[in-house]
Parts: sequence; structure tokens; C-alpha cells
Amino acid sequence: MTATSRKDKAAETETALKEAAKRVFAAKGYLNTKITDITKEAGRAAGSFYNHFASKEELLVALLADLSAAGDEQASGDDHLSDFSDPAAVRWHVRQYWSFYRANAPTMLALRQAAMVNEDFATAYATFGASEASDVEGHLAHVTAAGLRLPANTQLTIAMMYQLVDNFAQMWLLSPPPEGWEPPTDEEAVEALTRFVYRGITGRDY
Amino acid sequence: MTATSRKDKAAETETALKEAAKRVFAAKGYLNTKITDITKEAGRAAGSFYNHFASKEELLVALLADLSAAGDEQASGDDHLSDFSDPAAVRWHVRQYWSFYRANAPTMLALRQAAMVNEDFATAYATFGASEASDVEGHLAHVTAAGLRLPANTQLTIAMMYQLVDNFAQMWLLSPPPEGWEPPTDEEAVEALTRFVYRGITGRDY
DNA sequence: TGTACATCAGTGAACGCGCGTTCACTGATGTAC
DNA sequence: TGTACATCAGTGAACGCGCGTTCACTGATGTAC
Repeated sequence: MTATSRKDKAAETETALKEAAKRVFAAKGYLNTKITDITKEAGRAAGSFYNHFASKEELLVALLADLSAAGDEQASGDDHLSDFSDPAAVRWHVRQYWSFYRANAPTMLALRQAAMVNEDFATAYATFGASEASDVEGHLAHVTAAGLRLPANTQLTIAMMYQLVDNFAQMWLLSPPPEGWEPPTDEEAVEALTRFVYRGITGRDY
Repeated sequence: MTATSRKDKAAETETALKEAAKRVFAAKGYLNTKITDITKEAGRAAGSFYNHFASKEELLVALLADLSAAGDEQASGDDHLSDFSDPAAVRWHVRQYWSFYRANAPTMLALRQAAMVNEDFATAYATFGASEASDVEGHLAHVTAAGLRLPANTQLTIAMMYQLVDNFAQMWLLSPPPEGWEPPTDEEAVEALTRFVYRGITGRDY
């Protein structure tokens, strides 16, 4: 059970630090987290951190690398519905996004917070959004092809969809729920977003 | 032109500090701003700050007080359209919110950033949202009264509207525009949001 | 297989930078008589 | 109106706390012969 080789031990510690970091980020946020909070949570000495990461920023970069690996895995092999004049296609994308957020909540929270303070992470976050956007762009063509009118030009429509879904997800999955509000189940959330987005982009009832 | 009495001079400095703070917040963000950035921008010595505010947090509290005073002024005396089954009522609210954001961008940015790090400001921000929400809640009753179906229960519907409008506004009014995106004019933004929200909550085309 | 040395992950006390905050001082305004 | 003292806004150098980062040291694993 305990690894013995030096490489194994180092890898074990690195993993322990990353997992500890995610727990601490979830509990008190990325910006409020000190290096020693992470090492303490991981049960290591403060100095150990620097054997693996040059700074808290570098640690987050490593977490983002893990995250995009996970994202690629999730995306591949799935049947990808793309006609947004069909509510099922909208639902499929909303559900994907929601699941991704739930699975990677601490890292997404850290990225959001880091982006408020650090130019590079702001760019990374924007890039993340842009990659989602380019996927969706083609799907909207089906809406106009079906004779329906988008609420605004393609760019603004994408921006609105994205803000709605991204921030609604973060509201329920990354933050403590507001005073006296009952959090929705995953299915309720996905259904609510699907309805709102589908109506918003097509002008059709659903 | 220059005030002479002690009280006047003190008030002048306090205003200078607040105005300087807003400029600096807009330029580099609340979290990245140091006390000396503010005093330097205001052309005062570092120690002067503490004659007026106990900390950066207290300064933000003062800015928020100014802001809610401005908000009350804006709200009062206006004819308040309240039937959300009418797109004009939705547009009126969207425009109000958009104007408010534009007028108070630096303070809103600071509040958002402070809320990520500080429990009290998180509560203040949530409270701000809740007051908007309670206003809107009644307006949605008109939608169901007109025989239309909301996309989800009232609470989730409000949350979705709010996330969409609030974050779309902050995307264009508080952050540098994304690489290669052309920012909308105010009218385009208001119209896009109005369409998306109206469709989303009523299921009607518009 | 055994011995002697090299290498490396991990340790935690100590160091030092950045920045918030203080405080003795200045000069101007206010007050007392 | 004038003088002497009190008060206060503002100053900026200096202080000190918090925390990121270093580094001499330990003990265990790897390597040479």
C-alpha cells in the first residue's frame, strides 16, 4: 500500500498536495488559501511544497492541466447532439456543462478567483469560455436554418447563453447557497436552464 | 474655489480619496489595489487615509453607502412598469439595471471582488441581489396570470434572470472586452437581454 | 551479499519582503481673552 | 484687532506583522565496487 521508491513517494506527495489544495480551495476559496494551509491539510512540511510547485499559481496550472485532461475524456466518444432547434440538443450540452462543473468545482472556483487578480488566469478563463463558444456557434446555425430568429447576433447570443449557464452553475455548485434558498437537484437545474436557453434562442415555447 | 475651513478641507480629502479609489479600482481591480495606490492617485500622504477610513474595507463600505443613495434616487419618481407579460416592462427593468451598472461600475466591480474574499461583502452582494429579486417576483405573477408558463419555479426563474443580466452587464461594463469581441452599444445590449429574458420567462416569441 | 558513499524527498526554523498601520512632527485654522 | 495657545488635517519615515520562500539538516533510498 505504501509506495517505496523515491519517484513513487514524490508522486504520492504531489498528489496529496493537489488533493489537499482542492479541499482547502472548496472550503475557504483560492485567494484566501495560504501555502501552509495546503501543506497542513496534506500533512506535510511547508518546505515540501516547493519540491513540487514554484508557487500557488503553478499549483493551479497543474490542476487546470488535470482538469482539461478530464474534460477531453468526458467529451470524447459521446454522441454529440448539435441541432439547437431541438431542445434535446440544448439539454445535452447543458447537462455536459453542469456535470463538468460539479466534477471539477474546486478547480473551477480557484480559476474564477485567480482570474480576478491575475491577467494570465483571466486569459485562461476567457479561453476556456471561448472554446465552449466555438463549439456552440455551429449549433445555432440550425436555429436560423429552421426559420427561427436568434434574440441578437450570434456573438451576443452565445455570450448570453454562456453567462447564464456558467454563472447559474457557479451559483449552486461553487458558492454556499443564498440564505433561505433551496438548491435545485441536478435534474431541476438542467431542466430549468434548458427551458430558459431554448426559449431564449429560438423564441419557441417549451 | 479652495475650501478653507477644517471641515471643508477634510471633506474634500475624503472625497478625493473616494474618487481616486474608484479610478484605481477600475484600472487594476479592488483586490490588487494597495492603500498607497489610492493615496498616491489622490495626491495625499499614506497616513492621511487613516484620518478617514479604518481600512480598505471601510472605504468600500462608504462607497456602497454612496451607491445605494444613488440607487434610491434613480428608482424614485420613475413610472415603474410591472407587467412582465409585456416586453416593455422587461425592457424597462433591464435598462434600469444596465444604467445603474454603467453609472456605478467601479464600485460594483469592487463589491464583486471583495465578495470573493470576505464573508460580509458576500452577504452584502447577495442582499443587493435579493432586493432586486423581491421587486421582480411580483412582476412574474403577471406572466402566469396571462396563462403563460415560467421555465421553472419562481425562485429558479428569478435566479436565472438575475445571473443572466447581472453577469452580462459585468462582462461588458466591468471587464476588458474579450479578445476580438466588439462590445455592444447600450441599446444593443438592452435589446438583446430584453429579448432573451422575455422569451425565457414567457415562452413567447419576441 | 555487504559496505561505503551519493542522492534525494521531506523537514521546519529562520529569514526577509511587501505592505498595512502608526506616530512624532508641521503648518494652518479655530478659540480664548 | 491682536496675541497666545489649542486643536486638527495632513505628512512621510519607520515600525512590525504575516506569510512566502529558503536552506541546513535528517533519514531513507539508490549506486558503486
